[in-house]
Amino acid sequence: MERKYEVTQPAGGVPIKMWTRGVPVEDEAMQQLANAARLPVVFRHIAAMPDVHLGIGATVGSVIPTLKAIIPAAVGVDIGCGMIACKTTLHANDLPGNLAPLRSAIERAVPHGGGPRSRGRDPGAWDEPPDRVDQAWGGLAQEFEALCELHPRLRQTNNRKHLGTLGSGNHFIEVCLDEEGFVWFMLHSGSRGVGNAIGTHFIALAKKDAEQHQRNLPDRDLAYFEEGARYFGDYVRAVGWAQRFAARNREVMMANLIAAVRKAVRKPFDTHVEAVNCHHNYVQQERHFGEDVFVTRKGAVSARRGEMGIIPGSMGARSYIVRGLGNPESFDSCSHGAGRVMSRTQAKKRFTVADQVRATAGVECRKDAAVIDEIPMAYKDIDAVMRAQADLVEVVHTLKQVVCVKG
DNA sequence: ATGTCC
Repeated sequence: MERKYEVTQPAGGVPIKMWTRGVPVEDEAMQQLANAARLPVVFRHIAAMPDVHLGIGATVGSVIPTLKAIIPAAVGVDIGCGMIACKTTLHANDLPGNLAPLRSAIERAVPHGGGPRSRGRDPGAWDEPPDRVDQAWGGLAQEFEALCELHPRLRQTNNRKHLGTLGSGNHFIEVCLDEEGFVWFMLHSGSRGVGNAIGTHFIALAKKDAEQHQRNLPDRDLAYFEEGARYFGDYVRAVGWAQRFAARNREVMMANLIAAVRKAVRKPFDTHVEAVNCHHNYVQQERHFGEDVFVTRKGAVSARRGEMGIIPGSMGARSYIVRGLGNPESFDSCSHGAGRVMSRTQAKKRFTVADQVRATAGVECRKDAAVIDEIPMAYKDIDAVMRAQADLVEVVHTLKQVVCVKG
């Protein structure tokens, strides 16, 4: 296949390989990529996915490999954020004509949302976690206690009561139909408050460490721990734990969601084993070009040859179940979505509730003023995004949502 | 995205 990426090389930095043919890239995002490319710990090159856009410290939609070092702010605070999807034996015509009760059943089964507590109750957490949650927490508790002994402030987080809960912002649950009319469940969530606390804590420590070493950084948010530094090992452990919490969180929600749909839909059904559970905001050790490196995917998905992944479109747009092509130049990665073309504030200014009603026709979901920032027109064209990464992934299934629950 | 001693 022809080469699909373009290369730019900032002065004093490694090359940036960009899979962005035919999609817009902001100047600020280019500047941010150049900052990361100038770090002395970056390995070989940086890969920018077609959904690349401005983030904090590092651009969302980028893959940053580092040698004997790790950048906590590049991973960010939503550690382990990602997607899970599961195909079922249900068909479109097995679903009820009115999907509103199905949406309510899902909303009752999975705590979601947040913001101001109503009557002292947090709708985004369990009052008392059900057995399935406590079993899952059992597999995480011991390592978490060990982390708390090293970093006692982590003990103050809401952890056990947040396992199996969705969160807010762009976290969502969907019931979708694939190209053959089969029903899928899909959801987007991360490591909730505890992952946020881990991220925040170590980002602050990395900044302090950079000040003590008087490192000359292109951006303070690109502070890194070098292997052997005081908190390097603690961060590797903590970020790994938060990623496991996030993956477990998605599994628990999927199980509770399936149980809720079984009660709401009369026809019995099975779920396929081919469930996909992938992070798109994480760091892990991998081998590339003959070296052991830390690969940070900030808004990017692992796409090794044959590996399954999920690329969700926005509310009202299609989503894709993909299979990786294992392109080494992308460090075996692909995009994590469509990517925004305007900020949430801009979207709320530009579009109306009527626009949102039109854009989400046929989807059982909220359509009020509070969700206008998720309108499909605030995102890049997902078809252009998929074309730009045709050498990174192939499409296996195309999903269109019929129910969407927003966090 | 999160949880509120900003």
